[in-house]
Amino acid sequence: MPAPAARSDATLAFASHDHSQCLGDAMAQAEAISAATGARLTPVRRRALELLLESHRAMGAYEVLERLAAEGYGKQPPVAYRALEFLVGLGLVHRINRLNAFAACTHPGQNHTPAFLICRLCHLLAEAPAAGARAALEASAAESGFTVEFASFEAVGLCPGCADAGAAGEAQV
Amino acid sequence: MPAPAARSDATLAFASHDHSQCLGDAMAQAEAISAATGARLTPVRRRALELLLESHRAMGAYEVLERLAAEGYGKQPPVAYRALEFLVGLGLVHRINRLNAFAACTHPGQNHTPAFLICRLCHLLAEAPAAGARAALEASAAESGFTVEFASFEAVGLCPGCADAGAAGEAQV
DNA sequence: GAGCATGATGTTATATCATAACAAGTCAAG
DNA sequence: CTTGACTTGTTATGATATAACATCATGCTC
Repeated sequence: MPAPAARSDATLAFASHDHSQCLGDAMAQAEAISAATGARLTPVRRRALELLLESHRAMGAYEVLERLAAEGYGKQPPVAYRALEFLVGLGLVHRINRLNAFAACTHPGQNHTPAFLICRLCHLLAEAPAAGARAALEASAAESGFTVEFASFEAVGLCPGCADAGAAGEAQV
Repeated sequence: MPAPAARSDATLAFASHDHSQCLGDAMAQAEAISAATGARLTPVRRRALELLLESHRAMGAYEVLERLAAEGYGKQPPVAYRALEFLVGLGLVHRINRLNAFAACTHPGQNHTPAFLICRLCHLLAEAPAAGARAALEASAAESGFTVEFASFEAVGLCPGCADAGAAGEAQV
């Protein structure tokens, strides 16, 4: 059988896992976080989050909008942008600047500085711990007197699956 | 007297320096790199680079376009985007994803993994060495089998000048 | 130096991403 | 059952980016 879902924490995205559990866990966390902060996880917002959780990929706001609209929600951009903004505010979704897109957080609530790993072939996206990178960045910045308040780490490369597949056909590229 | 221009290398952006020399040096490097690679640093391209070098800030493509147009170059977006693309290709300019904007590289040619430090108040932008952060990121990514090919590091915070100025008025925020 | 290939510049048109401003509906608190 | 805060929806517009094509410059070959 495939590896069970709980694989420490990070980057289970690339590993085979029980995705329905992965999704369920994330939704449960989302509920908990919403409840704890008094924020209202309304149907559009909840659905937007579910859409993002359905794949370990980043989705553009208009892609989210399209799907929401297909399910009877509003058809105009602010519908998607507002839901996403709300989710980002709660830390349930991250914005991936490089892609102008959004991805569900795979371990919300945990106090984390995530680095995003984007596979350039299959477009899977995972979060890796970036505490080390953050520390290094802060140290480097401090040398010129700069105080880091927010840092983003985005990497493009190959996920394990695509690296394996590519090893054979490498010459073709 | 103010500190002379050569301040090791990185993040001289925040320090007072002889900017005309800073600019001249960068243009000389750009010439050298272009010549070495056989690339043609044509007037539009050269001018676009100069515009970016005039300040240690990131500029949007349309802002660059506006200035180029004012000087008699083409008035349509591709004019700016193509010049910028060329300069990015040569490593003379960096794209700052977080800002959807472009900034001149302050030390082109050197094999560097830069981190961008963006002051949220004065919008100055500096490059700090990010070799350490990159190593940390690669190590973290490797744990899930991901191979990093390209990484970007973007930090928002306060430059030394704004941090000093802000220390007094902090309570107002 | 005529002809040709390559690449640069410029255009029009369109795609893609994002937000401002306003109207109407929801809902809990008092 | 009203008020106030918030949510959802709309229209309209702004900001960023690229595709596709015409023209012109540059440099190479003969």
